[in-house]
Amino acid sequence: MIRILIADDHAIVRKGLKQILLEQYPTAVIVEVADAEALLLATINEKWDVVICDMNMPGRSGLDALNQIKQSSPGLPVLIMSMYPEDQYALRVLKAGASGYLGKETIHDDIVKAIETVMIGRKFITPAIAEKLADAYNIGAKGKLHEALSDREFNVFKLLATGKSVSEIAEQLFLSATTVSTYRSRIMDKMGMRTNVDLTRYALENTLI
Amino acid sequence: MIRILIADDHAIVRKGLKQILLEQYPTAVIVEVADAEALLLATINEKWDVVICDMNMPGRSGLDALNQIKQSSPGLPVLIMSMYPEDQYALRVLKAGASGYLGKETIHDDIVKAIETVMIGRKFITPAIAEKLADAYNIGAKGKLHEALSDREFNVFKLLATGKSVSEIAEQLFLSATTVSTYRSRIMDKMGMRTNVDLTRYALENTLI
DNA sequence: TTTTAATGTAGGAGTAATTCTACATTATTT
DNA sequence: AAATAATGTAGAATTACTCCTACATTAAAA
Repeated sequence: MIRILIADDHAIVRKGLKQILLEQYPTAVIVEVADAEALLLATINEKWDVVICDMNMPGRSGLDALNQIKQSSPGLPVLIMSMYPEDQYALRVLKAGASGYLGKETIHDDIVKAIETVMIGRKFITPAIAEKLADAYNIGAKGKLHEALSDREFNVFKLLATGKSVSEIAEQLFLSATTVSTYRSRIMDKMGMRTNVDLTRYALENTLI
Repeated sequence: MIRILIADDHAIVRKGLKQILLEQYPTAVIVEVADAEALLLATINEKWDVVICDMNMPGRSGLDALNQIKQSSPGLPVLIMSMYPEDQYALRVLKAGASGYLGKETIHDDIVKAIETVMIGRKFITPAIAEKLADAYNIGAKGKLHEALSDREFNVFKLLATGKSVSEIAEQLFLSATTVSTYRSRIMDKMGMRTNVDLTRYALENTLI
């Protein structure tokens, strides 16, 4: 009998998900929790086959919860779902030890397959994420994302993250604008990001600025 | 027999909501649509007691849809729900003619009461929103910075703040890039800001995104 | 110690974004 | 009701930015 734990702060999402799961696994034991605290407690005190956890919960985020679960129950498969299709999250999430990442568009279609996959100890990777992964592979495996940056790049990264434009930075560092633009490309490449806003969020989250 | 129309792009949310509604109204006719176009068609071609519509649908937003519904079917009660607790939406939404606004936290608890209320032609206002309304009434213009923005501007503001480029936004909203750029200028002007990163930080601090 | 990869640096060509201007429509004020 | 301001929309011209390419110089790997 499959035991599934669902963590999401929206009752509505929990219900919908449970409904989908019960259609597939009529005999499954499906328990819902609404926040990260309850989730951690449940993973510590009870035994589960798989945890399905939303990224965006109030207080501790899904990522935090994931990290803690991986410490206390390293073998427990955790699927992270997110209302956002921002697959850049996917990499963070997988790096943090999740068994899969489900974007909002695909939850409905992928969830069953995802569960089958992670229950046999494998990771559930969509093609889109696989590509991301491949790209990030040559840089990815070590510490924090920004640690792959060179000094110059990190410098430019911080200036970009605080809202300086390419040409302002060029002026400030006595460089050509195209040079700065090149650094920017390399930064984006290394960090797997696309826009300056991504940099800002990252920098804010990691208190780099 | 109650006829309820649900519009939301996430199948999971539609399922959850339908489930909740069927528990309360076992005989109700509940139809789901997944996007704004289908929603408009359904409101034009069929008769409903109440429409429950998500704000954040791809393409035309819930607000747009609401405006159009109010033109073609002025008397039809529309409840707007949003995954975000951004109650500043509530004011816009009510001004646009919605019968109620359901924040993510309260959907589950309020939906039934909300339906009862709007079906007798009254508006469903939660205490939190009532307070917002009161505030907006006497203080008016000198509230938060972003409240000076028009609907369109606010929309673009959020897209910019989440890292969308001008041309991406133009494409998404079916506008010329210069138009979006104009909105951007006006936003910067009204909010006294200079860069997109300023917008992002503001939006993050005020949990608008 | 070669060979390979990473870094710091730009130019040219092509895109994207901004600015300034303009002009209908609505809203607001007077 | 008339006058004024705000809003939604874009074009032309200018400016900023990106992408691709390139090339010394260093650092790392074989």
